[in-house]
Amino acid sequence: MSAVAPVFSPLYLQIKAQLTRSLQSGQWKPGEAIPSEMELAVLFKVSQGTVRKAIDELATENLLVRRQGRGTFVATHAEERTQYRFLRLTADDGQAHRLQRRLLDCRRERPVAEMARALGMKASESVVRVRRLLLQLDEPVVLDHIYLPGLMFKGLNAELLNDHVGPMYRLFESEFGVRMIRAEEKIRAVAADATQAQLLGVVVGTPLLLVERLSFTYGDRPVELRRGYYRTDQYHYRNELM
Amino acid sequence: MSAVAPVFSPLYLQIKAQLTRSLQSGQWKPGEAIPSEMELAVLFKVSQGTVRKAIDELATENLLVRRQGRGTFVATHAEERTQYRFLRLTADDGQAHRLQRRLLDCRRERPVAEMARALGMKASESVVRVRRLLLQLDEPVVLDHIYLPGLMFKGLNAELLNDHVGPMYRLFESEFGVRMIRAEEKIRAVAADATQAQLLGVVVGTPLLLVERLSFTYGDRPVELRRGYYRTDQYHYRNELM
DNA sequence: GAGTGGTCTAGACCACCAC
DNA sequence: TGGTGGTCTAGACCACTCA
Repeated sequence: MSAVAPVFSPLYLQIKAQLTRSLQSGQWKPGEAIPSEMELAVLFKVSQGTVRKAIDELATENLLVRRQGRGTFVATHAEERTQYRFLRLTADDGQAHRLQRRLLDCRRERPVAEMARALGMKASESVVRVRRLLLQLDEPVVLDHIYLPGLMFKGLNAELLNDHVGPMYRLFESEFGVRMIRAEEKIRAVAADATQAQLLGVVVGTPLLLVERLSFTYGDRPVELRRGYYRTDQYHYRNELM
Repeated sequence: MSAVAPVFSPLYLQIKAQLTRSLQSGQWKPGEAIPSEMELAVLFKVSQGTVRKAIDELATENLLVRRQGRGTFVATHAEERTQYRFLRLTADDGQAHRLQRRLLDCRRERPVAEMARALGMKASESVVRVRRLLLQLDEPVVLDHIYLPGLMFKGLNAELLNDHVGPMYRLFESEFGVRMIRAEEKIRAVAADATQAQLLGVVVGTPLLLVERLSFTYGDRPVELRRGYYRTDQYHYRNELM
């Protein structure tokens, strides 16, 4: 009789969506604790187990971090543990050296159509283009070209980037309120051109990994396009298939 | 007073371990249903919820597949859904064509020390080496070198490989009782040598992705080493970072 | 309709952490 | 010692599948 098919959505998914909205709105900031499971249960008028299931999923998606005995916290790129969470490059000998960062330049430019589309920008909006090197023991390993929507990253410049210590995603989080949640990468093998070869200290034509990364913030909104050229003579991109 | 620190292990993890042993021993075969949650709860003398949590984890690890209303089944590579689960290569235009397989050769040889170690073999045991191409629309895309422990894959030969339809991992499952659970990949950019160039239809020196995959079966036992040379002129390796 | 997995509850107790 | 997340239980009802 009923004309409308009822959309079945479990309670815990509705609560998960509500929690996601709170994160997205900035009600709870990266690093802060969210209310306890019991408090949320009372607030949403459900049992603790239902809240728990919602939080469980957000924790496996790396939006929240649970700490037994202390509480549940909004995930952040500021912690040692989660630094370089998105960088899959590893030394062949397994050693985990610290990476140095060297800024090359930072400027604003017109986006090409394809990039504007990928980032969900109007063609009239400018993009910030950052170029930088990652080095290990003073040897260049990665050349990054980073593209960001100009309006969202108003005020981003070379000075800010140089003064900041720690990963770039931490700067984005603290200065611009943009937190990277997940990313998609497309990987290809390419030959180094003259510029890339010079910056990475290899001969022209050397095979490089080209890693094109599109990063998303809350609500699956794309906010960064990054082209990384990786040397793989003493390093490799590691991946786990499950 | 007690001299021994008690090792705390939640019930559901003990049950998960027990279920894993049953899978490993072949008590339940790929594609078959395992007992229902209630039956297992009675068997292990715990509540249904505890069994559920153990099965939940095995399902997220792709060892089991839950189907509402039907039961819980042992995962298999035989299904359409899970074919090429480990192949991350995608056409740039997003089209999902069917891949053709072309066997090049299959022979037994002495493993080099490094390979014997990776596969956990004695140096005296031989390895089976399979070379094959993957093609899309008659154009070569991937050149695979596949190395398998000789004793585990006794009887594997070119005829068997040629007669078999479907993915290789399905053959391994049905003929040799070896099911691939997960894999680790190391990815590099290399220049095509003469042989690779000829087989893949590119000029010598063309940058190729070298994807070195180590696959594991139950109990984290390595059982396959695979070196794949991927063309990435019209394809890319896709990855999701979370 | 019988049987399966999926959701939800209410309450108990345990492990861990900070004060 | 009190509060947090982590485990476990027993039971209810819902959604889905298949005979």
